[in-house]
Amino acid sequence: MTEIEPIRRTSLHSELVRRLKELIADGALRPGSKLVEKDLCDSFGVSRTPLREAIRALAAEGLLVLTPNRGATVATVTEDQILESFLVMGALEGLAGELAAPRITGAQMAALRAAHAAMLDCRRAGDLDGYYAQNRAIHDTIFDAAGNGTLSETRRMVHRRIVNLRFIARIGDEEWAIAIAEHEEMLVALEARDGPALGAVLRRHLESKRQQVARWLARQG
Amino acid sequence: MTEIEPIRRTSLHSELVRRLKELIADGALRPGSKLVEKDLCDSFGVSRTPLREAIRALAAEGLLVLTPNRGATVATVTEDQILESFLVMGALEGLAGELAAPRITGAQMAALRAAHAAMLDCRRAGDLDGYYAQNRAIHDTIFDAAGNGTLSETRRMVHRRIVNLRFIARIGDEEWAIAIAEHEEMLVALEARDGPALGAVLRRHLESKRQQVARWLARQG
DNA sequence: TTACAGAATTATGTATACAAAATTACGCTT
DNA sequence: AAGCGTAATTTTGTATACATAATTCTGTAA
Repeated sequence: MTEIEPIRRTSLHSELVRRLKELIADGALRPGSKLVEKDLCDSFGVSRTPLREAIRALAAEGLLVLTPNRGATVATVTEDQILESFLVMGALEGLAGELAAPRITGAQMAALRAAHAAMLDCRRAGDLDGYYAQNRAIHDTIFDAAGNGTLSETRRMVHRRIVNLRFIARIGDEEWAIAIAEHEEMLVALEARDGPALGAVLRRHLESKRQQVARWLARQG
Repeated sequence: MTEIEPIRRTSLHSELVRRLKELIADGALRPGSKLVEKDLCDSFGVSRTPLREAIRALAAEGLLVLTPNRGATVATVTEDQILESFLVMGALEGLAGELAAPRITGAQMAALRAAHAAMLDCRRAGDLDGYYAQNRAIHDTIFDAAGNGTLSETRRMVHRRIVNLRFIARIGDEEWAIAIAEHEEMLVALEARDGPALGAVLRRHLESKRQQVARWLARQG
């Protein structure tokens, strides 16, 4: 029996949204750089119509900035906006913690412990990418456990502004130790199913990250 | 000297975004209703190209939902999403309060007191629209005073989901009394420049609103 | 009458064509 | 050579045309 071909029910413009997001996330399209429609059409092999729809969608999401009659540029994020975002993330993660602690399932708890262990391995191995991935998995799981889709979606919007920091951030030994200690506090609060405690730990965790980033930014101007 | 004509530097699609947002906010386009491109083109007097760009932008913002090959519908908000949104709003307003209290200016404080007084007048006059406007002004001022643009923007996104409740919500006497008492607590915390206190009041304020809405929704199913 | 198959119509998705604004190139003047 | 104004080119904005999927209509059979 021949395998069923994966019919493409997706439209060109939504596919373009996906691809452009990747290019921006990977840094292939740098913040501030201009998007020339013709060039992108040629490289993607599509006409301007779906490309422009994709550009408008990304602009509405805040990833691009439109200037009338002058096209789109990749949105830039100022240092102030980064620090602002950490404050907002603190409030969101705090709420996530409060909601997650009484609701987390055994499977989610196990996933969290596994991710934490994997994160420690990554640290020992000096695997920075792996560390970020595991860290991300931990926080994702907490938001999943919170069971509030609006919260998760809101977090995604804000998180996008700070995720690119991974390109420039170097984590010092003591900073790493702090982060791991805070993560272990999270596990304790989760096991105790203590929502307020987990919320407090997460708020503190985000605040210490914010201060780390503030120091990095101050150091390199 | 003839007055300078206001040149329209705005594009059709961004204008369409504005108009469509209005139609959705006013309830002229009901949640769940389908947007037929040709009909909208005829009524706006534009071609499909800019209209579709506007539709894609609104979909990216979450106001519309796209179904492949089947067009756009106005996003529906479930009761769960409304209650979720109040939880997120609580976290955001709490942070706004913490930041605003130490930073608020004299002018902003005066505006707050004026809006509060006007809100009381609206209550006495039974002016529900005025009440909502003043209430909105109070919370806007607090977010302005917080001085965190990311926070304000995040709040706007979440607020959109619950703003349409004003169409269905009837405020009982005791609910009104609670809201006013909480607003007066806010003014006290602001005068004391006590961030944590203002944050706590705002979190409590949003939580009591959430519970009110939960009761309304439960009552009318 | 109801159910269903297939044609006709309508709506959406994409490409192309045309208009207007912005950018670049070029030549002129100083 | 530098500055500036104008023409040529490029790029964006909008309209139209064509292709394909979805819906509606219609006629036939049970």
